[in-house]
Amino acid sequence: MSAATGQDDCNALVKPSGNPKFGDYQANGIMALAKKLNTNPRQLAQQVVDKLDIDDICETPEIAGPGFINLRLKTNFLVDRLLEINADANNRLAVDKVADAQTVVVDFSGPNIAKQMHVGHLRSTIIGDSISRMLDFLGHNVKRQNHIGDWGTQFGMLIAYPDWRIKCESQAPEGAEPLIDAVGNRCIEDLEWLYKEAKRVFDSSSEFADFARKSVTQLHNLHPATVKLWKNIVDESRKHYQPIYDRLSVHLDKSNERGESFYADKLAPAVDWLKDKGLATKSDGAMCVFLDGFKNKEDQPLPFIIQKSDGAFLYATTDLAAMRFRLDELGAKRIIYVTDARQKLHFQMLFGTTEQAGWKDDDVKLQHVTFGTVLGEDGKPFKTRSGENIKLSDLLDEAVTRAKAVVESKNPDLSDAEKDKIAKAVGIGAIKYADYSNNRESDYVFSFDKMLAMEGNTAPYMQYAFARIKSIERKAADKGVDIEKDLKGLKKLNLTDAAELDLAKHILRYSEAIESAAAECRPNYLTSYLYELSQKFSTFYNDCPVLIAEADKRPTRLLLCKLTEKTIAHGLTNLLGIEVVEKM
RNA sequence: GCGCCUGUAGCUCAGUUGGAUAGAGCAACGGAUUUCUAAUCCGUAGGUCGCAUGUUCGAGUCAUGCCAGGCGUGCCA
Repeated sequence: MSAATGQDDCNALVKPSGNPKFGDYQANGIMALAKKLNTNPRQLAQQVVDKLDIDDICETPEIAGPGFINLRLKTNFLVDRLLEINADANNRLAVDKVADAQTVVVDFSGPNIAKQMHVGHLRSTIIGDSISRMLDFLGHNVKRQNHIGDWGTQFGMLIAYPDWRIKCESQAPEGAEPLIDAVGNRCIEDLEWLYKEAKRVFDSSSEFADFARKSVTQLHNLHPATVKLWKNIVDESRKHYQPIYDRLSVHLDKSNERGESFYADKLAPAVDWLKDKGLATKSDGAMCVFLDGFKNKEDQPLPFIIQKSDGAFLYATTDLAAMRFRLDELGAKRIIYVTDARQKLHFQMLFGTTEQAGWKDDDVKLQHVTFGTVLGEDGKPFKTRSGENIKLSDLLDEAVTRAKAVVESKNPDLSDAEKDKIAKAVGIGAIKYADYSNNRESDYVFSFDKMLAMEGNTAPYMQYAFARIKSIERKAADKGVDIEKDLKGLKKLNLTDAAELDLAKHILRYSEAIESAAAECRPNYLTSYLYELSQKFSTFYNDCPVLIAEADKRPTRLLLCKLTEKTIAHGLTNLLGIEVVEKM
């Protein structure tokens, strides 16, 4: 376009065609440029087409409608690309690494110590994981940060409660057990019980509330006995959430933990820095940063509170300290926060303060990746009947149990071990996929029935496509087919059937899916791609027999199977952390 | 009050810096299995893209106003 017009600022806007009759790709950019140059778009399109040198890729471009340029890929081009992927020892599936690799911090999951992970943690945990996986695959230097809640106000009451109970032992209810010695050996359910008890008392007794606050101070001053108790509780909690990460195939472990406690000694310096700069001022006793454009109900400036009137720090402080650490120590060029949409205002203020403070260079991108709420069938936030949060472990258990029942009915002859493996992959995959496949910004209704229906756009549909390919591979030997031999060093293909061409073209579009999903942190772009791939494969599978195909057709079809298999496996397992299975 | 998000087929949802006749799945209806897994495939039907005005060659997409729901809005995270 530049060559045809002499303009350097033009964008061809080449996109996949909305309708197959317009070819494979269409250039939408001509009309806008023609308008800018005040010229006839169809004539301009012709001029651009005359300058185009893409004979090796496409058939002769067609000009259509008001000035679209329609492009149809040459079969030879498709063949060359497929063979290239087949020969690629690195298994990149035609996805290039980015030229400008960046250090990207991804902050996600963030469970609270001493509380079981519940359905509210699901989205941050798995969306963050998938974003990390995609960016990593594209060649970025990804630093996963699990900002666990281990140091806040609520943590004080947890530590304080046993002591306080002993003080008040005379008022203790009948049968209450002494807690202080036992806490270190508690399992997560007891810790959670302890947490709830402490919270209840905290809310009803100002005396205990004061006591709990002192306890936080003791912890923050690194009082040895208090710290010891704290460590026990943190370790105990990790024993709970690590297995959940493992079950979800989420790549988080102790090495990614940088909880609130990690920033403990960086809080005061951050506040001091802002005070010294004159950005932070006292208002109603609290240390606040006031930013332009933020108003409260009374149309007064809305504060970003960085230190409470009692001198204690809060989550804004921790986030500011973490921000500096990530920028200065981790060298982040992009920081992605994966939290629910309700925290939007907080992050706007955090980013604004960071901006004002001059902590970040202009080329550093701060991004709040939000998501909606998981709802129950009643359209309200997903809770148990008694109003409690639904535990993630219970949710996973139920999904696996339900999936097991389906496996039993569909495929009763498999061994128990196989059934369990499939149930695990299908059940947990279904939960994750249902989440990923929604636009993350919408709320969605959690429904086991829908996600495990195994029809339509669900994980099992893709797992099934994968299993069918594996089945073909298992049967090959019986039919006298040596797949290795057919595919190794394959030099030419025989691509003719509509289903073959359709599938081939889609396989080659994997990189488009990953790049758009990663650019906008939208895993649903990837799930859509994988679903379409599986659909096209199923059509192909129906129309085009593989093992009994003519000798000149068979390698082509085997290759399409192999590449579909690799792409599904890569997309599901490597990028979404959903297992595939050989049989189902 | 102000701010943000959401509103697309009966239901659940896609829809990529504005592109051609708005797409899937479920549910409904009709068909396909002597052939590699029918957890599949093919087809039919189903729409005032919340409402209105505007911007333009072109609007589900952008702007403005309105309606409905959700969330947020000074010491929780």
